[in-house]
Amino acid sequence: MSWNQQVGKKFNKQQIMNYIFSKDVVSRSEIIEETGLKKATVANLVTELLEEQLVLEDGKDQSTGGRRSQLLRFHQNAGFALGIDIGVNYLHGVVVNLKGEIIFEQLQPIYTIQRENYLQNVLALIDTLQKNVPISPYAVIGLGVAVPGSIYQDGTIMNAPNLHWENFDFHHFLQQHIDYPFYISNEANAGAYAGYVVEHHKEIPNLLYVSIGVGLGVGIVIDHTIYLGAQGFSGESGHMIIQMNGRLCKCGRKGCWEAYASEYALIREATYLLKEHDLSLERLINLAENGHADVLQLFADIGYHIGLGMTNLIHTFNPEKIIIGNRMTLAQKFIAPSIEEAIRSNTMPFHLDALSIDYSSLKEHSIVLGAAAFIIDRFIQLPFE
Amino acid sequence: MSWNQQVGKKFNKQQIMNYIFSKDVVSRSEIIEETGLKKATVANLVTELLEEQLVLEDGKDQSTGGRRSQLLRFHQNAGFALGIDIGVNYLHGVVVNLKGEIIFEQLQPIYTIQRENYLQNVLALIDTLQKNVPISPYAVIGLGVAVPGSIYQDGTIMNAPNLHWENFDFHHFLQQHIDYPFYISNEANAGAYAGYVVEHHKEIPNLLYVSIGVGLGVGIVIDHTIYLGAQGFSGESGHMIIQMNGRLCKCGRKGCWEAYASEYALIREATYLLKEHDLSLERLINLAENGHADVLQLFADIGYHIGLGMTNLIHTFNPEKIIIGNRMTLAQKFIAPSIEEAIRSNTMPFHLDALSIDYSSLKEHSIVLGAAAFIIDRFIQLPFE
DNA sequence: ATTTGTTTGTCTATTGGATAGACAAAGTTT
DNA sequence: AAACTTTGTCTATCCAATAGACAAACAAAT
Repeated sequence: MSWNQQVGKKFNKQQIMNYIFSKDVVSRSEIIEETGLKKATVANLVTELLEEQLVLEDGKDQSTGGRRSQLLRFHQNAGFALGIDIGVNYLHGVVVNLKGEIIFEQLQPIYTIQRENYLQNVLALIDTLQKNVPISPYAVIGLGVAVPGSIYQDGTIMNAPNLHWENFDFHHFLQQHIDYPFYISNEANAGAYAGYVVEHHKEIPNLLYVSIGVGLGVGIVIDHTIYLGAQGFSGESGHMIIQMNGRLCKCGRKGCWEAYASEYALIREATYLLKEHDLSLERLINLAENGHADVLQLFADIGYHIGLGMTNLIHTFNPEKIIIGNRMTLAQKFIAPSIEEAIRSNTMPFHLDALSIDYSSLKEHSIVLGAAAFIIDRFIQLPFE
Repeated sequence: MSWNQQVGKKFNKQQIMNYIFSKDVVSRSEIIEETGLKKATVANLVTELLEEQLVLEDGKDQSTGGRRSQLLRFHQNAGFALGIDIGVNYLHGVVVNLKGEIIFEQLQPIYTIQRENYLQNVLALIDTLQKNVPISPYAVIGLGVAVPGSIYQDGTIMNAPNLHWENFDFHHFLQQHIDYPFYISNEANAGAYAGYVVEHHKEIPNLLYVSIGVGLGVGIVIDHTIYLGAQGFSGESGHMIIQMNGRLCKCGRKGCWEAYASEYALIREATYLLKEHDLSLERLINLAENGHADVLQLFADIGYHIGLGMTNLIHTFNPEKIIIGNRMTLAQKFIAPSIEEAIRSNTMPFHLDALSIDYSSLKEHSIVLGAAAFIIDRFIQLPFE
């Protein structure tokens, strides 16, 4: 790629766009200060953005001793993205505007993971979502789909263990039914991106999102970008071995982090402990809330192992932010103390100086919003001719 | 940062520069094809590069049916970088040209790690290196120093455990003695960068370098850049726990990878096994070469644990290349089979599809060349006004 | 109400780099 | 020697950024 004036112009326009996007309202003068561009340049590029309906004029600012400036606002309803979270026992869809605000939402239970069947539900959901997109200049700008599994970079699902889907060309499937852009991502990566974009407004360039559900996966944001790895299988840290010859993991190997720190691990141990069948995370939380000592200890154990695996990530990544997300956060109050304890006692202290650990504030919306955020970002990155 | 024509020009010039750098000899027409720029543009920018003595004209190409083209060559001796590897019992310095070829080298044993003393040796080495820089347009372009420890991004050594240096403002120290650019890096990061630049000619954007010496550290290259983490302490994966309540590590915690897979671990186990004092890696290799069964088994054990830790990295990074470097590679033939075995049996097979694992071909030059490579890269990136 | 000063925003001429295409130079092939 | 091909230079043109003049819109002082 080489440079020419068109590329330069696009770049500057993008800068201005990003700045307007990042603020609620801005004046042209603020843009001039921020970007270092000259008055005329900013004026020209803003005019184009106004014509493209990506930006709106919105009242005037207070005077600072002279002419009041025209305020600009990002046109957050210029277009809408669809997001779908393919869960093991639920299907979650949203319509969001360009700021990631939910305009329409549908959450439905799923009773069969049989693929053909499930995909019919997905198509019906897409249809519903489309019908709920408001009239706007750009209408549907695309669809993001998150899948709990390993996705090749070309959108083929290599393996979604809990759905029992394998080697399914999801990209090809969607291409046959949709004529707008779409992107298929891994569930942990979607969660990570939601954390990066929605929770932290793109202000933290490097962060980790630890998705603890039935399985355990990690989404890695490095330098403002999801790190995918060579094939797209990054973040399979659930299969990091923390105990040689340890507990058997679903993957067939022994001692994986996931075998000690996931919902699956929790329920397996609880079944053994309580000699009770059909246990669920919700049921166990209920027991814990009623002060069941064994269950409380079990959560503490799971928490400790979660924290222990996190220390391994901390030593490797020296991150400034880790977000814990997905279903296990429902038990936050029962696992948080032991997670903290495990990290405090197993991490070299200086690693903690720059680190903060959060529980995702987006709760069950993390994944679906992240899936949509990929699409929003792509739209905002290059809607230019 | 905004774009203007100057920035654009610089960018194009850089593109041309990088292309000439990456090839041995190139014609202007090849550059035109590669970059998509027009004849006149390429001609102008190449003229500037010639004037700056970064590029040389070097004979003519074969004719392809018309006028023969003037060939261009990167001026690899336009300037020279110094590189220093601060070892625990050695001090290694090189003068390299802009292609990273060693022009002068000095390797000396170090008998005391007492800091003031050691630093006098470093200054003397710098002096010697400077005196061995050939006369050239740019002369000394800078100094890269690699330290076996955790380095803050500002060049302060937080902790170099095997040197017993702590909280030492190395940046400030060098600044008082040197008036050209310098960069202080962690030893594993330097090794990783050498692998990326020298061994793989910047063609592999993401790779891991596992430095196995007395300790164990990992250098991480992501998207053509060393990943430093929030503070600069990335790659402390030697302290990833692979066995809860396992072997005691020097860091005081239990079950660290380093306690199973480093030279320190090797010697500790060997001492226990052979009841012999003052063992060295070299002595053990010697025993292994003479077929000492227990020692062979010991190397196999170490190898297995090296491989096991590597699977953890593979699951997290899904890398396309891992380079094993530093002193332990001296025992390559005794550890390689069990490393491979550990990886094969503990990694999900699809992760291996895109992965290749090498032993550093640079041997004991890895670190010092990597240290210098940082400087070369910075010089090549922006020698423009 | 008028004047002065300040900030915002537009308009115009200039600058500097990329570009198209003419042209010359240096080859090969017929 | 003529025709063709490729390389490299030169010139006029294009276009986005820019400097700076100018007008518009406002506040505060007179």
